[in-house]
Amino acid sequence: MTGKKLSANFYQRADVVQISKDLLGKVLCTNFKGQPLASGIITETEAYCGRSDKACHANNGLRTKRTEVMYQAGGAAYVYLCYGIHHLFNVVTNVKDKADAILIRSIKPLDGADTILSRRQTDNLSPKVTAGPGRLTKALDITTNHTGIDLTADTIWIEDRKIGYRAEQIASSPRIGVDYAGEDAKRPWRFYVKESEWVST
DNA sequence: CATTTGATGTTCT
DNA sequence: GAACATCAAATGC
Repeated sequence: MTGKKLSANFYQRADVVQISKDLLGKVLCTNFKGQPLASGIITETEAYCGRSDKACHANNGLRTKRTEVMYQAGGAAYVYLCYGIHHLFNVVTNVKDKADAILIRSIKPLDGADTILSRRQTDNLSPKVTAGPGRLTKALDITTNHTGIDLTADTIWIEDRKIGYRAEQIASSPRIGVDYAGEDAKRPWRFYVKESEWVST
């Protein structure tokens, strides 16, 4: 039940692609004040690199109010509102002033499944509940209010419960929904668990 | 089944 | 004013 919380030096490594793969099989937990703990196994991620990736909001050193948090040292949360409706949860990685981030696209519910179901207004536990970046944030009640918070603190964090996947269970593909990024859209920086149904389509 | 479309709000031009 | 790291419901086979 208890896992080992990932520490800042996990997030502050330089290779965002490697960290994306390492996150598969880790457990994303939320413990908001007055609410039951909810968690899920990470089954799908995407890497974004701020220095040479047009798909990243902080591409080419672009520094705005929205992307500022990505320039923090690794271990912070970056929550972005997409299409006016969906909150997308990202993990900031690398050291200060290197704007890398990892989008968490999908999880498999672990603790607090009933809480997750009530937030999603359904009683049918299927991949539709938490598979997809906009869905998992709703399931865990993550909003843009949480952007910039410390993932080594006790509100939102990621822990290692030794679930880890083997290399041959992990597949990669181009990222989803970033066709506007030209050549960079083809980078195989989406990683997911092959055998799992808990991934977005 | 597959494909289309409307909802919705923040950011940047 | 356009674009956008999406989802779910509605339509057309």
